Amino acid sequence: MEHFLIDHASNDHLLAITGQTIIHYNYNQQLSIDTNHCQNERTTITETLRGIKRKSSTGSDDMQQQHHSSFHHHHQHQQQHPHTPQQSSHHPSHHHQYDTLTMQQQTTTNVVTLHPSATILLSGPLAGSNSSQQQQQQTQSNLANYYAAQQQQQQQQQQQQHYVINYHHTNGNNQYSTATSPPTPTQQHYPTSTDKTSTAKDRHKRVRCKQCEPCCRDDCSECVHCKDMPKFGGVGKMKQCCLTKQCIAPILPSTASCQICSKKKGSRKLSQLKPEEILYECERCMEIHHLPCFHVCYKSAHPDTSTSEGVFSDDIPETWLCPKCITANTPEPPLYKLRPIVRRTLVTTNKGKNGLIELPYIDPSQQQQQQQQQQMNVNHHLLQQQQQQQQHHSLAQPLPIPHSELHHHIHHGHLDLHHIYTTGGGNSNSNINLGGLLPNHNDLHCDLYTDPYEVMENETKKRRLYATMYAPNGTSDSSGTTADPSSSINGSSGNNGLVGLDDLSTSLNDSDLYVPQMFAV
DNA sequence: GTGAACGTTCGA
DNA sequence: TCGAACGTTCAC
Ligand SMILES: [Zn+2]
Ligand SMILES: [Zn+2]
Ligand SMILES: [Zn+2]
Ligand SMILES: [Zn+2]
Repeated sequence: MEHFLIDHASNDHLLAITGQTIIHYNYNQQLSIDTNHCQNERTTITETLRGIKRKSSTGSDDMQQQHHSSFHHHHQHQQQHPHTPQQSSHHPSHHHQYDTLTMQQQTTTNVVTLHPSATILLSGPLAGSNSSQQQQQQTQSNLANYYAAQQQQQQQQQQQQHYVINYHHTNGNNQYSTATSPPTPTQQHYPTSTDKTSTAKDRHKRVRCKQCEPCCRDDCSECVHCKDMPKFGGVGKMKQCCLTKQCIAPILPSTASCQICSKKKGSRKLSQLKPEEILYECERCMEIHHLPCFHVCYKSAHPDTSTSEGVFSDDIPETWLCPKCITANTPEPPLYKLRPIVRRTLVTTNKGKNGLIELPYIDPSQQQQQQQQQQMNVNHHLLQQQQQQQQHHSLAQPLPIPHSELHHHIHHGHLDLHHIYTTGGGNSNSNINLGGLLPNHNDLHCDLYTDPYEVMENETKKRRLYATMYAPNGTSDSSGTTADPSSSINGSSGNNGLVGLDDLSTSLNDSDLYVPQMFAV
């Protein structure tokens, strides 16, 4: 805990001196003191979030109905209180950790409340590489489109309970249209011969993080996907990654861009981004936004609402459940309809499904032999093919971290190094069912890799800090309600909002810092 | 350009 | 419902 505090303090400083984009949000964590919020709406939201919170793994057959997405525990309504005992756990350590959370960390939640404010600058890193007026106009234009779409959407929403927005790229302009039939919210828009408006442009929404433990493994050479690979003598028809090295924290590709300001994510690592620069993809509507950008649009579409609430995912980086989908009560799609890589993560992290099986743990000493064997396999095929190019382009050099620490982080995420859970009969994989098909010597031991959890935790700290930072004087919402977003697009009114460094450090407490998330998103 | 692999389709 | 197949996208 102290450790976090120290870390946090240093992050505070970094954040405080960025000073580029001033976004006076209140990322208010105390829902109960939100006086402006309509009571009915609050109930709805609370109900929704109640379903979103980390589910109990003790549930049996109704798992289908439960939410696989592990969004972080929501701050419960007041009448419901701390004795939500055994939230979820196959691991005693995690169990303990979660209880701690429940008992002490009432404010530890991924629910983020966005409060409008008079000063929202898009002129920082969010407005594009060079913040010319032209670009600002472009941004405003986008906002207008977005706004119109939102209006349309709202009307549509009144007519039918569920709605979904298909998002198209057309010559760089944003087009929204309401779907006539409401399929699953996460259904991708896949280009067909009859649909020329949507290229396959935005299909590759997730790529491997290259930092998590599976990402740092070598190909096992024995799973069906490996066997299909040309380098192992296969023909390369399947074109899937090795089953043992499937990423558990897939990230947005560097080409992902905000649907509002169109700025790309770029190649910087997540840990290098300022909170307001992080893109978030809604797991329901699949839209990708910066939080500030989203906020502006949301405010435009809902002028009467003073706040909006989103929920960050614990498990998948750069993922949240956006306020739109929360208030619209967008139904959660069944697990099998999720993108394979997302589904895989949720399942692997023990969030997704019932009927989990435990993959065997193999002694590290055996693994060495197996790795050698594996290497020999590779060499063998290489010789066979008379190809002498070196081909193990090593994954980015991982950093060593102490094993104890590693365990610590892993346990945050319900994952034990030696036990990876996956479904027994499930649809857990894009191309194949893991059950029984993995080679039984999974290389689950990895000494050298950059711990993604640490990175993610840092991100969380930043975000939470960011949130706290823009809570003027600790009071929640009054500042924002009369704000006009459009007027706030330019100019840095030296407004209240910003908390000084000293205030900041004192305004934080343990509960602000300790975010037992596997991935901060 | 090249290798990797994601998301979707479609046949069994 | 599952998973082989493959066009396309992504990182380098
Ligand atoms: Zn493999
Ligand atoms: Zn990974
Ligand atoms: Zn943006
Ligand atoms: Zn959404």
